Order: sequence, then C-alpha cells, then structure tokens
Amino acid sequence: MTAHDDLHRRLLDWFAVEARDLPWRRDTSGWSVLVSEVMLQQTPVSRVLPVYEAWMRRWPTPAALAADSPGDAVRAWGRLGYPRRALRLHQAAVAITERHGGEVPDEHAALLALPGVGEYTAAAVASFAFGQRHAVMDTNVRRVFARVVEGQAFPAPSVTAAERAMATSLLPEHDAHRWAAATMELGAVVCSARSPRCDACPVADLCRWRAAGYPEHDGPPRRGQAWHGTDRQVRGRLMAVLRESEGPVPKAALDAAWEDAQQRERCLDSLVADGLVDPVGDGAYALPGHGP
DNA sequence: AAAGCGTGGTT
DNA sequence: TAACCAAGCTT
Repeated sequence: MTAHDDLHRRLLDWFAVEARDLPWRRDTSGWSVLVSEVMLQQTPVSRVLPVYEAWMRRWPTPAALAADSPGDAVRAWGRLGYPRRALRLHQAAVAITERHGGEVPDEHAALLALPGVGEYTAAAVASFAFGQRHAVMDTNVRRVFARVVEGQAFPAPSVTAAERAMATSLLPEHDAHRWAAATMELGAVVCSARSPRCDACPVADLCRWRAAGYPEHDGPPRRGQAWHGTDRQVRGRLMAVLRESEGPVPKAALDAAWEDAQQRERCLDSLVADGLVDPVGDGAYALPGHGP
C-alpha cells in the first residue's frame, strides 16, 4: 500500500459517488466524446450542454456532419465562442469519414492528427471513449496536481516536461481513465481556481498546498486576455451578423457591425483567410458553403 | 514559443 | 466594474 494507492482510492471512491451525470458520460462513443471535448475547450459545461444535445441529435455520426457544409457547423455552434473549433470539428468529421471508415480512431497518434485535436483532447478521447491509459492534463488536472502534489496555487503557464512526468508517474495501473475523469472532476467542482471548497475535498489532508498554508501564486503573472476593442471582439461581431442571417448578407450589414473601417476590413479579411467567411460575389458574404 | 483566438458568468 | 476564468489548439 503506497501513498499513491491511498490517493487513487480516495479520489476514485469520491468520484463514484459525486460524478456529475453528463451526457458524454452516458454515451461514451468516440464521436460523443470527441464532440464534447472540442466544445469544452475553454468553455464551461453549462454553456456546452444545450449545444451538444442539439448537435448530436442533428449529426449523430461523423459522416452526417461531413455531409453538411462547414457553414452549417459554424451556425449550429452558436455563441459557444472560438468558431474555428466548429470548422475544425467539421474537418475532423471529413477526415474520419475519408480516412477511418467513419469511425473515430482509437489510437492516440491518429486522434492527434485530426484537425482541432491536440495533446489534451487526444488523451481525453482515448481515455474516456476507449478506456486507455494516458496522462490527461487539462486545466483542472494541472491545478489539482499543482496544489495536492507540488504545494503551489497554480501550475506553470504551459505544461512542462517535469509536470508531464509527474502526471504519468501518478497514473494507476488500472482504471487510469477513471482516475483521469476523477481528477478533472475534482478540479472542476471542488478544487476550483478562485475559491476551492477544501471542506468537501476527499484528499484535503494529503494536500501540500493546504498543509503549507495556501501560499499565494509566485510564478509569472497569469495574463488575462484583452477584449474590448480587440480584433477578437470585431470578428465576433462580424460572425454574429452572419450567423443570425439565413443566407448571404450584403457588405453594408457587416459595415454596421463596427465603426472603425480599417479594423473592420482587416478582421473580415482574416475571417475569410481562416475559412470562416466566404465572399460570394456582388459584395455579399456568407458562412462557408460546401467546397468546390 | 508567445500570442491570437469568442463568449458570458462570477467575483 | 474590471478582471478573472472556463475539459486548448494553432502558428
């Protein structure tokens, strides 16, 4: 019986009782898990739920999504944010249909090769859909390990080699996928960034951060993202106009979305370059249609 | 490898 | 209220 075994058992027992009943935990097919993971990138569960339900009803398989246009995906994405994720999920559906016979691949490397799938998402799908053993390191897991294991308030800005080695060494031999889900869940509902609920934590007495008296974060400043007046805000305005319209919109409709013409044009150009907007002629613009 | 990329709820 | 935060990825 090692210290790790104790940590594992407590978190797994806690998770068995406290796990939220989420739709992507009921339907753990590769497609369900992939869709949910992409939607959850930088986006809270509460906002993903309704979009996820509608999405899976409309496109129950990768082939179904691949058969519709990228613009349909972007419109269905609604206000989840980062609409390039919708584009990449559509591209992933096309790749899965063409290269993998319509089945979400179960190999980490094949998952990683899909558009919009990075290290975290590949590990998450391999774990949650296919029961494999991977270090799944999202913002929740990283914060939990930083606190419980390292005694620090927050992890480094990006994953370090040492951090990955530590997470890998903590992986249990069995039930690693459940361990991944449990540590994520703890970070999401108990060991939160702003106000951790240590009174409800199953491993509070093992936590080095707690034992050290909750020292403040001492690393490089955690940078927030500017918003007002940025290109991101302008791009969001332009996309909202296109999303809310059935078909193509005249340039004038986009011009009304932002005062500064130079910035507006730059953003429109960047959206076209990103494939999120199609110039359809006669000065009109639309969400991307089917390819040529 | 640092910076860009949406949106809205919480503090 | 401004700042922070949310199951990251890409270039």
